[in-house]
Amino acid sequence: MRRSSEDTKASILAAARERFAADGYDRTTIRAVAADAAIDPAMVMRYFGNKEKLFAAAADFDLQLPDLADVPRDRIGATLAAHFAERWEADEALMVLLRTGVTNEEVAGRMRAIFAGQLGPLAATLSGDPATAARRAGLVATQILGMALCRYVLRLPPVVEMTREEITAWLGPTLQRYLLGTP
Amino acid sequence: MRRSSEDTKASILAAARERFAADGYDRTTIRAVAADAAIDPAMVMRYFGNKEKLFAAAADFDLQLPDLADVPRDRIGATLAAHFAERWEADEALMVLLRTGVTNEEVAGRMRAIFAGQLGPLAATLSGDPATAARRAGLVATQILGMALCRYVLRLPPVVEMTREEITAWLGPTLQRYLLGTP
DNA sequence: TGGCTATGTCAACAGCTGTTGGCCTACACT
DNA sequence: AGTGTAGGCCAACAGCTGTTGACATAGCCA
Repeated sequence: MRRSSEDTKASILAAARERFAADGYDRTTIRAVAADAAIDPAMVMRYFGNKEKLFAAAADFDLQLPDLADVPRDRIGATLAAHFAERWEADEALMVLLRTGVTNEEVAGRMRAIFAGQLGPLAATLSGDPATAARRAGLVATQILGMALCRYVLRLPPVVEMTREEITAWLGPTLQRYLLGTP
Repeated sequence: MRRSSEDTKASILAAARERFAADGYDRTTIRAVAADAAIDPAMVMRYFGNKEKLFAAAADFDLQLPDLADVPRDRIGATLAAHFAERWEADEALMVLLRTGVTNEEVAGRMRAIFAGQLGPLAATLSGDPATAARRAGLVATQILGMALCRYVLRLPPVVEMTREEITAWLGPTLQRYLLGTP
């Protein structure tokens, strides 16, 4: 019984996500992905065309921002912090983006689009001031991505040891001020 | 008139720093560094042994934290924020570390050592509480590195457009709270 | 049963990489 | 002038990479 085309494609994609997340774009080889998926490298090419397209398929990503309409205004920072503390660990997509966006300009562009497109509108809605909304979103991004970088990529011990509750407690007020407060 | 050994070594090192900062470890080739330094690749090997040692020589780094003894206690966050806003642009060493530490475990280890060794003691001195000092230093690192990541590597437009004064104004209170405040 | 197609394998390619050893040459010293 | 040496170049190596095209086989349809 042979695997169906879709099954193979899915297992290649799963292997690719793991490799890209763990090793970044350059160190990830088609041969390694194929070996992980127990398949010939040529299959990867047949199904995804080339390495770039494989990466594009593996790096599909959504911040999955929660609906903040019902959240009390003074709890928004904490809610967001808690959301991201979970979101980072939900799947490997963010790790893929972070590891590759640092050395790959195209991926960096994708991250710009994600944060501008998803965080920007949120900041605009919340602050009510379109002029500063983009900057507020950018500041949130610096703290969110900085935490992800230190905790999951660089693995700074004191940051790794924090619980999700502690992260929420410390970053909540920061995000709150960036979104709704003043310097 | 031939160049002296030291001159050549220095120009190789300068070229290496630029390449590592711009392209990261993997994409930086000995051949490219050699071409930038207008020298044969074999010279790079002769002077630095191998690629890893060349990198080690290029990535020598110091946070150059300012002396905070004379700074009013409530101005410490702002002083630090201002220091880093300048420090990031002073040379390429941080960019080298950031671009490579993300995919190279050894470099990640070096960054852990830098932040634990330089930021840790500072937090311990300031907060006076050794138990939470490491965590406070870690939190500072998340915000500092997150800003560097978004501004210089990912180049998120709203973050790039901020002036150093604006960065100081927004990040100052964050660092102040991480170092001396409570969640 | 015969054949067609989807699924998969194999071997090879051209290019780039880090690295090496042999060779050259300008200069300083005797 | 002769010679040793430091500084530099060249050509080649072995290994890995993305990618390709020819070939094999299992299962479905006529």
